[in-house]
Amino acid sequence: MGRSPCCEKVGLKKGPWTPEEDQKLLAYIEKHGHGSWRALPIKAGLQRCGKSCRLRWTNYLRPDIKRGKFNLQEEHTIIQLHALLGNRWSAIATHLPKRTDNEIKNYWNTHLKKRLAKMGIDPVTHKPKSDTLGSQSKSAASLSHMAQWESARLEAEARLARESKFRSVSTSLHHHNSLSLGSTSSSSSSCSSSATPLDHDVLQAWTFSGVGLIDDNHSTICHNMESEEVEWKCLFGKPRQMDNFTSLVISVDSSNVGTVSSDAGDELDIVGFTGMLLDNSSDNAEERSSCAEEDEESKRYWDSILNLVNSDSPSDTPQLPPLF
DNA sequence: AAGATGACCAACCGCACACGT
DNA sequence: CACGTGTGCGGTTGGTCATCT
Repeated sequence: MGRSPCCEKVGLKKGPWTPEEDQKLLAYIEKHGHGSWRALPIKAGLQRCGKSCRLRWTNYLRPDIKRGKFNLQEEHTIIQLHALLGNRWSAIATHLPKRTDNEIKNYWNTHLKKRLAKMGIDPVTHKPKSDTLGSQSKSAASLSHMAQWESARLEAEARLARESKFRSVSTSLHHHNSLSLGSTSSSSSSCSSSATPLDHDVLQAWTFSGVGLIDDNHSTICHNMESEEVEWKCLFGKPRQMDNFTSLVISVDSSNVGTVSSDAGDELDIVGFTGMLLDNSSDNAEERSSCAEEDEESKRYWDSILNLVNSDSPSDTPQLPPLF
């Protein structure tokens, strides 16, 4: 529509905000509310565009912003939600109520992404990078799941959009209706109740095809590489304390499949990754038995995610509000 | 000591969408 | 329905500071 830039007017200031400007903006919003952002700068006596004011307010001046280092729980939440939602920073931010999308985005780009990369996990797909090699048979099997995945994704998109609209109307429900993946009352949806929890199939569909941080078998691992927090944890299902680990090796060769080993010689069960790394379309009876066990484990895993995402205990700790 | 490099993060930019007319 | 406006969002930039050489 050929819309003109909001800051095209000469004379409008750009760049870092001064304490005086902050004070003006703060004082005006406290007194009048922000109202129309475009009109605000003139009323508040600021030589800024409305957009700049809005950004300054939402990312910095808002009183309900928690600043400073992200704790481990917050990091885990970000990683989990990024695995589910991708770069939907605003959606992720709704589950970290005191953090801004910009802050989360910055933290992801400067810390978490690098950490995952160091671990050999693609920060985009949340899969081991080696999975791109030798996974052709797996990818063939994957195709049959793509429709399921896409269906779940589209459903979630639609619901996100609806809830976004809803949030704009009802701020009181802000933290309980923002993220949506599963059920919906949409006519196009197969699910009819907004109160219906997400089921395993949908979650698996979501994590399938590279969207999930974790695969079918529970083993999501996060390593805080920073020296002051040498702590390893599995994000779901199998919490472990792994002090003094300094690096992580994901074993991908057939003789050592299913383990993650540290240079300290410890090993972790990581059948989850191997499920992705190997073609598991075996007709071997033993392996089928193994698959049954994995299915059970998988179910427990998804239950853990469902517990997480359906948790409704709002607090400073970033518990995920109900999603569905 | 000084320049190079990297990390961090606030802020900007442009696009997309919702909504009112 | 078309158009204009306001706002939200995600990607990117650029300034500042710390560390390295």
